[in-house]
Amino acid sequence: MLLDQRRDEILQLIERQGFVSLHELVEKLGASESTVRRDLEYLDGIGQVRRTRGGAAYTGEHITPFEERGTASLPQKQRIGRAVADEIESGDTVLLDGGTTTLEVARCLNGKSLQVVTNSLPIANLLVNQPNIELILIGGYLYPRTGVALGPLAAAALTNLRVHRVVMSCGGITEKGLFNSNTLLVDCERQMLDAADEVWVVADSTKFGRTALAHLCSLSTVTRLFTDRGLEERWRRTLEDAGVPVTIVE
Amino acid sequence: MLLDQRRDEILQLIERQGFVSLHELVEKLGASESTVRRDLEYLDGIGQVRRTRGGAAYTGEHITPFEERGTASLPQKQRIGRAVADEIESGDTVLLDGGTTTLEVARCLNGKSLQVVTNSLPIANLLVNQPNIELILIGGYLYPRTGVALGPLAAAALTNLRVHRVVMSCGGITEKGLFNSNTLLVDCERQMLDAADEVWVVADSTKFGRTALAHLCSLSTVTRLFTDRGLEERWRRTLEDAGVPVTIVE
DNA sequence: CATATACCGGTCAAGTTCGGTCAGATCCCG
DNA sequence: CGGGATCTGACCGAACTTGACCGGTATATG
Repeated sequence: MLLDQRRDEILQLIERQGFVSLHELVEKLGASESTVRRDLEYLDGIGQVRRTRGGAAYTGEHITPFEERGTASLPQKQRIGRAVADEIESGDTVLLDGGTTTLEVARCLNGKSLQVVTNSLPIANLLVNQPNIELILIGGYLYPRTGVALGPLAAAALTNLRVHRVVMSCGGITEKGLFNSNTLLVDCERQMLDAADEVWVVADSTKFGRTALAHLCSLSTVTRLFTDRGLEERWRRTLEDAGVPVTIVE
Repeated sequence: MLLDQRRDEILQLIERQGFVSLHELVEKLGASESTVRRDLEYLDGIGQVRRTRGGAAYTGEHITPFEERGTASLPQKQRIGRAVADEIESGDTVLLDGGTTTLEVARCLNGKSLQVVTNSLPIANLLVNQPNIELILIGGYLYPRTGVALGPLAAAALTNLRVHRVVMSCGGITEKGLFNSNTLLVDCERQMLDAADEVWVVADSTKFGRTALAHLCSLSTVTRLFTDRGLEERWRRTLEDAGVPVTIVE
């Protein structure tokens, strides 16, 4: 296994579980103790995990590195993306948050006449040459890997904009609302919420019941939510009680 | 197998899997290790993949193929880019204008520790995953084809920034100064000039004697100029008279 | 409190991977 | 057909990564 690949896997495990023991990592990764130790040392050095005796813990300060591309949730994301795009009509003004699901939304927008605002570099790359799409890019400090613009510059740019709807992604959802793992990101996303009349949330079913470091907003802020068939009944009812219209794709 | 075809296949594999090891590529493509290594080096250079030890990883999105190959004076631009990058030292704060020559500058910045500010999407793509480069993106209305951010949002973002030097490109130069073909672009570039202590201009020799719709600034604004050997003597003298130090590459 | 166990950081040799160089092959253009 | 540019595969020394080992230290246990 490649070095970076292994470290990404470590991050994912830690983000999912909050804590992993050294032995658990050795077993799951098939690497030696020394190697895992070195990886943790490195990841601790750049602030992505916090080392503890016998393992490592979550710090909350990292946006999930490029998602589990190979995993099963990609098809769901694609279907969600298609469903959201289908509901967006020509002439609309849409703000697209960063994230793999919103990227799938962007993929399905070709052909429509739209104003699109985004702080995501990958999305901007995708849409910059679409003839009928007027693209406004939110600038700021560019977060490596995920390529989203954050920080005061991004916040300032957003205060001058007003859009019809925002398509928002998140790291986790519970009855408390939406969560993301990075505080800078959440700050920026709050501005996005303020800038939009309607708040659409895209979240595949694996996001439910998961929290992360930073609370973004409560469910009452959400105008509409898109997810897949995997949504558990209890979460469907939670959303219903909160008055959030849910669209379940496929 | 053709070169472009092979590189395309590499991109597809990486996009599908997120990671590929070098050996995997060697096997699947039937090319030698050296060749694959060179391909990855190239693809990393233009920001389409991220090289890691033993293989390469997905960066997020793949840019629509550039027109760069077609441009006439590419070798000159590359040499100019290299020369400018060589003069930029670790720790600097640099503002990079959009344009093919400044893109060549960006290509040569790997390894340096810098703060880079840019309004160019291609340059941002190139630098977003450079570990030692802190990248600040200027947002705004994204101009198709060239992928530079313009307009009031860009101008507003620039008023809040201060950089050591700006590396500026232009469409034409005469004794009257610098020209560009787009008034929106020129408005934004004026802000860039204001935001920088030093103004470095990159312009291959074909730019001299050409004007364009919009006048950007006079020669006296320029702190330093980089061009290639093709510079005619009379222009060299014009620059000298205007007090602009000229660096002629190669 | 003494002892056993688990965990730590550092060192080392072996194995990989890297970047640069070189010569041959291929293509292009006059 | 010849000369130049480009691409390719092979090779090599250097740099990096890895797993094993070891002595020391923190934690658990009796």
